[in-house]
Amino acid sequence: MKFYCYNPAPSMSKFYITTAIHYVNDDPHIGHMYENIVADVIARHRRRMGDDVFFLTGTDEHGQKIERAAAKEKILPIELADRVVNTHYDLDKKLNIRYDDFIRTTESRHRVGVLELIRRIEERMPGDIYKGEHSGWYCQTEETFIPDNQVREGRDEVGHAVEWTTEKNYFFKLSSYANRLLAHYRAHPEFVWPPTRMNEVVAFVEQGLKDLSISRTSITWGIPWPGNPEHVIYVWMDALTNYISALGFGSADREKFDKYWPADIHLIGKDIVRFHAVYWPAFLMAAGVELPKRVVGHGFWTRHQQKISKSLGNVVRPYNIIEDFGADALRYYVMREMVFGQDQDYSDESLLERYNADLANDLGNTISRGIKMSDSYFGGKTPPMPCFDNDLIRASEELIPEYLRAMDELAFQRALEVAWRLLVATNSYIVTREPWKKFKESGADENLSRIIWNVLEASRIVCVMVAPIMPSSAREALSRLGADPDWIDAAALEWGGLPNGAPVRVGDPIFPRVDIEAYIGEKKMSETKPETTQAAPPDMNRISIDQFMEVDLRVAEVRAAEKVEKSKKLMKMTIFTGDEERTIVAGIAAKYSPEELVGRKIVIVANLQPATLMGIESNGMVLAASIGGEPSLLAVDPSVPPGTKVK
RNA sequence: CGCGGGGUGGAGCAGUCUGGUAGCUCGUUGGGCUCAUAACCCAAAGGUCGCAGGUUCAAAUCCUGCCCCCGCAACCA
Repeated sequence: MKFYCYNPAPSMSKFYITTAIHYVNDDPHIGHMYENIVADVIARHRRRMGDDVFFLTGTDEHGQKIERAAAKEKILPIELADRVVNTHYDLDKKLNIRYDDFIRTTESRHRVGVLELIRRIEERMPGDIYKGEHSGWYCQTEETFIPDNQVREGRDEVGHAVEWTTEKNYFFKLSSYANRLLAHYRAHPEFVWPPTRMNEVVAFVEQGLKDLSISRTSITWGIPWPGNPEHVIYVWMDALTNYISALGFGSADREKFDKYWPADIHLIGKDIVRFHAVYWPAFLMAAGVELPKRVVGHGFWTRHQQKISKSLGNVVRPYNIIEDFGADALRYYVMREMVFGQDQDYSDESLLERYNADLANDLGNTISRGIKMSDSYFGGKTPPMPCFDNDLIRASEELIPEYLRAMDELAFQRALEVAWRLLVATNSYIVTREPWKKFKESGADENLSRIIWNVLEASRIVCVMVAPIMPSSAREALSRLGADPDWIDAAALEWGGLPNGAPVRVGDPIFPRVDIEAYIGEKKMSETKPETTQAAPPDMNRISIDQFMEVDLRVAEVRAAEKVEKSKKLMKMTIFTGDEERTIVAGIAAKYSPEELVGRKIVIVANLQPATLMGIESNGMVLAASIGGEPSLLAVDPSVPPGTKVK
């Protein structure tokens, strides 16, 4: 008898994994779910392989957006945070996310950690935190700085007046850490995963780093700066520190910090790799704290190859899927469908197709076949004879190490593929041996016992493999198979673990097939329906006829058109308004070519203040309907002469 | 020359780091089976791996150039 090349000796090392803390300005969506599921899968896998795992998730609750969103609802920021954090708790529970701690940045233990980080930096590196000046456009009404590109004519996007203001802020001397960071990247090429993200980070740091403003006086919702309560600590410095404050950093009880830090994996979205791979390690270097081992950036879920965003109205919240098919179905889908690290398109259809094909037809059905035969041939029990020499043991000997390697490499898709290969082998084995025929011929003899036992044993091993991904289904299946439902550690992956003569349980399908068309037909779609009517409610914001008449709408003819260089959307046009030619720049180049515009009659706002776009002065605005951001020019009868007033 | 991702049978995707018979799922066609959730098994058809060069005994994989799609940034008066 031969055992696997993988040595399942418990490693007994600590393993600290974190997710990004989620911002509480909105209910959780597929992105939050995905990140927490991945972290949970890794955590469960490490745990069952013998590691002492600490899994942290949480919420980021400070900052301007929260402050404003709360003000809008006329509630306190903390009230908003309390409400939204509950939806995260609920969801984690529904998804079976087994974290060890959940930190909120509004907790006092977190504040203690942040203040300690700053204190240490000031103590160890005097001068690395200094008071400097930050200048920019400041808007009184909104009490904030407006980015340069949002300021026009002394007003911000919403039309509020802005003025050039200089604010005294605390700065962190990030600039002096570039070389040390680069040295660290060189010494630890695994620090950022996947490698393509590491390249980005290196390129960014090689450009040179600017000092970082780490306080704000324009916001009040945050942690007050030590000794200077007019300032609030910059959100990123605040947020990143959660990874150590949750372990008790800065408090009297440092047991967890000493035990678990540095983090083995910071699991985050690819959009915030820079904060985790540049700012965070720089802060830690300054404070003399060990750096995390690995920053892992996952890809994004998309919808019809497009980014998911609130403004596009395509935010995905598959609550109904969880409700109807269980958390495991969603967990399996996201782990199997996405190539970890890359972007992936989400759809209810593909989820349900996978559910039917992989979970119902393959996994569920195979288990069901074995159990049913064992039940009827061996009196409701697992067969009396085990077997250690057959096609299936050879298959699993080959597949298990491959599976474990894939899990270690975060190649979850491949790990599941491998598990399914054993399932296919099992089905094939059943058909080749034709146990139903053998039973008719010679009854439940030794030979038949071995065959059925092999089928059940292979199924058991598949269940152990998928246990971190589908914890509840795996438990259920294992218990039906007559195995210990909680035995999923490394040893459980070895062939031979299924007890003889243990009771099996025939039951309703674990994964009943779904009629996809009927289900989708019931409009149980995950996507929040896009608001088809974008128009404001009728009573709101009505204007008088006089106000309308202030807008000078005219027909104009396009005389010349060319794409603005280096711009994707901008078209520069020379138009004739009846009495003069002028230049107008419009964001329509993605849809229209210069050729189809020349000679065309369009409607413009003629009395608009000029604006400069990509260095070109635009005198007027072209009217176009906007369908999901794509422009469609208003059509004018070609016979209408340029200059005609539109009203 | 702003940054990055992608282009592989009808559809959706692995494989590319570490060159060596092009693979998976769905779909299609033919056959088998009846233990199982109209599930399962076997077989077949279907791909010049975006294009063009180069390196090599050998390129989907490495190098160079180009084309197309998608994000980010910029930007939509």
